[in-house]
Amino acid sequence: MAEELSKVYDPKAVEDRIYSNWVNKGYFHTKVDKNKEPFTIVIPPPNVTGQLHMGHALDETFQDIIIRAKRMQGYAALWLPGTDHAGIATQIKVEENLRKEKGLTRHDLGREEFLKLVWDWKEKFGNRIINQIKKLGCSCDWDRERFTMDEGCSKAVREVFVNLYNKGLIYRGNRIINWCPCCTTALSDAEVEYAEQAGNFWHIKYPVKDSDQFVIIATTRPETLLGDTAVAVNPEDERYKDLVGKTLVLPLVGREIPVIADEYVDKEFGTGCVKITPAHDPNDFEVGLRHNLEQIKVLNDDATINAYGGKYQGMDRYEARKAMIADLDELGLLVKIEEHTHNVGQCYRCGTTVEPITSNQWFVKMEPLAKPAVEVVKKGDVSFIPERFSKTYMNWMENVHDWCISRQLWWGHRIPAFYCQDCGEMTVSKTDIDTCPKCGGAVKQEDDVLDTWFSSALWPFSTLGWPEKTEDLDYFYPTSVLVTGYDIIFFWVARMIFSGLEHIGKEPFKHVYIHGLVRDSQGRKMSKSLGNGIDPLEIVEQYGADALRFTLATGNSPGNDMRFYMERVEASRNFANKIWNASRFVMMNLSIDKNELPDLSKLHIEDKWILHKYNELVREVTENLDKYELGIAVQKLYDFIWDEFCDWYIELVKPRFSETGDSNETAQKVLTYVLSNTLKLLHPFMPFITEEIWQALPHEGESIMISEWPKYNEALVNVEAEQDMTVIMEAIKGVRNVKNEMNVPPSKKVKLFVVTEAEGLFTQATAFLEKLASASEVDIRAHKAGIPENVVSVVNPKAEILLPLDELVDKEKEIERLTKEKAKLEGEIKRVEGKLSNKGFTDKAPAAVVEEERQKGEKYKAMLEKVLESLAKMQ
RNA sequence: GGGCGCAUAGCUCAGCUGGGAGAGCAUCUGCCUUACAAGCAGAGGGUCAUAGGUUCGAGCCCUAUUGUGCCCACCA
Repeated sequence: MAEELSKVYDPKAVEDRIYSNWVNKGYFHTKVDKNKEPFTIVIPPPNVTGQLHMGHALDETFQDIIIRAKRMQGYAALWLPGTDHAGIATQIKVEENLRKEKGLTRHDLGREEFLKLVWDWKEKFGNRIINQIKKLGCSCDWDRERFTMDEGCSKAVREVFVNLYNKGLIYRGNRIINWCPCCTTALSDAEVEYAEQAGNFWHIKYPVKDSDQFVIIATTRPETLLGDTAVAVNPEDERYKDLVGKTLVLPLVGREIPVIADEYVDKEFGTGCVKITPAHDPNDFEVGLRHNLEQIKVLNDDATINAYGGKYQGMDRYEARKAMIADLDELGLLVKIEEHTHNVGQCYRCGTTVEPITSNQWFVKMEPLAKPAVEVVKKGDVSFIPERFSKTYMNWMENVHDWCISRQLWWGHRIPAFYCQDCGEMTVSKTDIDTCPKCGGAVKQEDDVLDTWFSSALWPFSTLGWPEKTEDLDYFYPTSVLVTGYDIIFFWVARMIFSGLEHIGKEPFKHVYIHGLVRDSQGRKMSKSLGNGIDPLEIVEQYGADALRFTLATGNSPGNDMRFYMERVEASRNFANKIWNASRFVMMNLSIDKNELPDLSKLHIEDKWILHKYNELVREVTENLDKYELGIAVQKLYDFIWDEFCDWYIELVKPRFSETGDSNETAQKVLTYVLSNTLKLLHPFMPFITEEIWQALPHEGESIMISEWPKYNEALVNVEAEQDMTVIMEAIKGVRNVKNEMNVPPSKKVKLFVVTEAEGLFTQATAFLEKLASASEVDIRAHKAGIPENVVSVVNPKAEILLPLDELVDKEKEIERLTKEKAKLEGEIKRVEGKLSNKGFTDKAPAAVVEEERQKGEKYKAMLEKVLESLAKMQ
């Protein structure tokens, strides 16, 4: 392979080929295997007709990293994929399309026809996002792909609904809910987003009946006046004591309403008088219940004024507001208009301002479900990464209201409640029924469908076969880790937790890995409206999936947002290329055909060193992955491969390829071993390039992705070699530094004199010094006799290295350099001595830390001595 | 109103259980040294937001402050 390899890595030439090979070989498929420990991830199902964005790419990348590592570590690693029907989102899309193409609404088609259309749409676009995920290299078990509205998931939904209903945990009732006039459906509290908006505070006079008195109320939504059924004051409010019990005449309407006293009213706020509209405000609703007030709904589903509105009937809510204000003003009832910014709830799907409205809806009673869900996190059976999100979760769970689960949509799981057309009996049933069990009359199924998140909440077990008692469920549940963004903790994570506990009796996952958002280079959220989104697929196309994945994994810490910009992608691409070329070089020099550790007794110092470093890397990366510290793990791999393996080790062993025998062969073996195993460690992050190279290297087995994860090996530990190599590397860097600062061309070879006690070490290092510090000859001795006068001195903890540079040395510059070095060393010595003379430190710090400082002190002192000598000679 | 982040090199960010401040990009210098110019060798650049505290020792722990961002609640 070696010779034909191009100088740059071309992802396009390998990714699709490798991916289909993985799929064809069935590597992604995971079965119950009693000899292995299971490790399970269920994918956060993307919207079935959605398109992959950078947020998905991040989420999928993290999951794939985790699952690939676990698979290599010998787990039965299952990553279960699928898609979500995404009720509102999908319905909106299909409706829009219907309007655009045929000018029709869903009502023109009727429920059945429309649903057919949505299913067609799903068939057409359902695979798009799946294929996009595949482009990222994700190792999902595609044989197990699920959809929230497939037969099994639907069955689970029905089972859960009926069970909860029978336990009294689902009920139907007339409550205040959030209504989106644009999507014409109820929403749960979680689906409402609040945004600050500039508005007004209108002060309006309500006349007292049969009197010239009046009260002034202040409101931000004057149009709801039409539905007022009382005005409330605080019972402690002296100003209005006499008013309580009196009757007011509602302006514009003429209806009579009472003045009531209720604790809810804040004396200090506004005028202290509050109009009460039980049908259109959650607080008023409560007040209404306490005082037995009538609920008057004044809005239609599309937020136009209904028949209660008299002359305002048919007007849009804001139109009516305007008209009513004008009329009130004309009547002299408008006292003043104050500017007032307040939070307005908006639909999370379409952005329309939602209306609180009383409505007959279905709810899940949350309190009994929330309790165990709180406990399980408190106990630590479910833990959040990072920890702080458990607080977010807890806070929500402890204060959660009942969950409105009915939606006035067509796309979704239809609520399995059947109403008898004759006797009115309602039957909730796991299977469809035609006749009323009570009277035998014809029944009609509930029109409403369930909140999309109702089925998502069951995802960790509905996808494993529940409600059937399957082997899969038994083996793979609870899942191991859930990977998702902090933006859907409430929507999804929380609801999965209480659902899993309620229906399976076990938490749905052990860990929740929370990541942040991917933002643009300026830190803004990527959004369609801003047009600042970066398409992950374009990045894959241009730079390769590995580069994208690497970019997303690097510098990312759990729970924190990250910025995405092209320079980072380029850096990742460069890294891939670096690996490519290093591997190319290794292969060019390879004559062995087996990957095995060489005879350890034949190792050179650099071999020992790189194996030691590699061994450390194995330990650390494995630990970091276990703790889900993906960003740290990938950074270590980057540093090791680029700095230690490429820039040092490869350079160090180059001379050995012109040798014959053991030295050459050992170098080949070490190169192959370290490279091959490092590729394994890197594989979860960059699956394609690692596979491509691994296949070309001597290897055993079919694929890197099912190869064995490297293990820490005591036999490779070699602290002495590591320390010695550090000395040698410092010597090389020192010489390079001097040559650079003295403007000696790197190609110009110099003669080096090494004065050292550690002769053996530098005898070994000679070749390195000659090659890497471009020396012509290295003269090692224990004394300075016979060394030319005009030299530059490089100090090293184990030696002093002298470069005779007669014609090149700038004396002034050299004095400057040495003086700088002297100051630096003196500073260090002062710091160390300060520490060592501190009794508190020597007594209380761990002995190892104290000893370390002591050694440093000695090293710096020795170095300073040499610097002073050189300085003296220069002057 | 309550809660949670963030503030570290010019920019974007790491820094895992407290033990001599790091990376990428950018800048400057010199190199096409046949694995890689998507590269190599060097250099400069940081009172780790501020003020206290704990500790032998603080970027990391505690308290307060400032700036900034997010989430929840919703006083009409």
